[in-house]
Amino acid sequence: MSTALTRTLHALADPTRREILRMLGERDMTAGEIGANFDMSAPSISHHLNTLKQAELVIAERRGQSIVYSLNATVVQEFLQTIVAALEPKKRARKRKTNQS
Amino acid sequence: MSTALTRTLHALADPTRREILRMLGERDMTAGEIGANFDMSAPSISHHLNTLKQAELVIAERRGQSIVYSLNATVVQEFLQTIVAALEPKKRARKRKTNQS
DNA sequence: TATATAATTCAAATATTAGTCAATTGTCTA
DNA sequence: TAGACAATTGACTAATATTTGAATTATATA
Repeated sequence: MSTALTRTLHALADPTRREILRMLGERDMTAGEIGANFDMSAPSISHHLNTLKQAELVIAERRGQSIVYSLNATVVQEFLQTIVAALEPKKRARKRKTNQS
Repeated sequence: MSTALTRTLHALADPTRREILRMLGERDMTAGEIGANFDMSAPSISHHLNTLKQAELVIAERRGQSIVYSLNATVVQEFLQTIVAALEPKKRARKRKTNQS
């Protein structure tokens, strides 16, 4: 068992998951829409989304066949978001092959 | 090779390493002094210290036979420190609701 | 009801991390 | 220089994390 803080930091310590959070900061998205932005299988994205959900950084809500994800922006988490955003070098290219390096 | 942000968050996503940072927030300490606070082998502590050093969260400086560790407290990192300290439940402090599932 | 679509869960392979013991490096002092 | 001490590095194992293809669940619609 790990603490909430450990889960949160672990969830943030991955570029793919941070990019998902960044995207959700712009608008709510379905799992499929999120996945379309990555060169990665759907199950893999689903696992990343589950990690973010366990860390309570995102909220999932079914809407018809889709599941819509949104930021769970409590004050503290917005705070962390802000810091992460401030430190993360901006990348606006949507053509990404990989974001791992 | 990973980004500085990823290394920093990964380094912070471990309770032992956060506790080391918390201790160094009080005073500089040698590797041996740090290790004395944990029920863990010296090499294990050394590896954790190396992780913190790679993340540039601490600075190591040899002083005689010892190696003295200190926080590398840039503004941003102090900022992170503060947040981590604020979120981390203190050993003796008030009870806090966990969100463990 | 049958089929298609969206997403997850399952099972297994691979990669990464944390921890240990043994060996090594660097320093001090007799 | 030899011996002791502080700490790291290296080799290895066990536990976690990441990723994928296949199977499953849930929903919508003809």
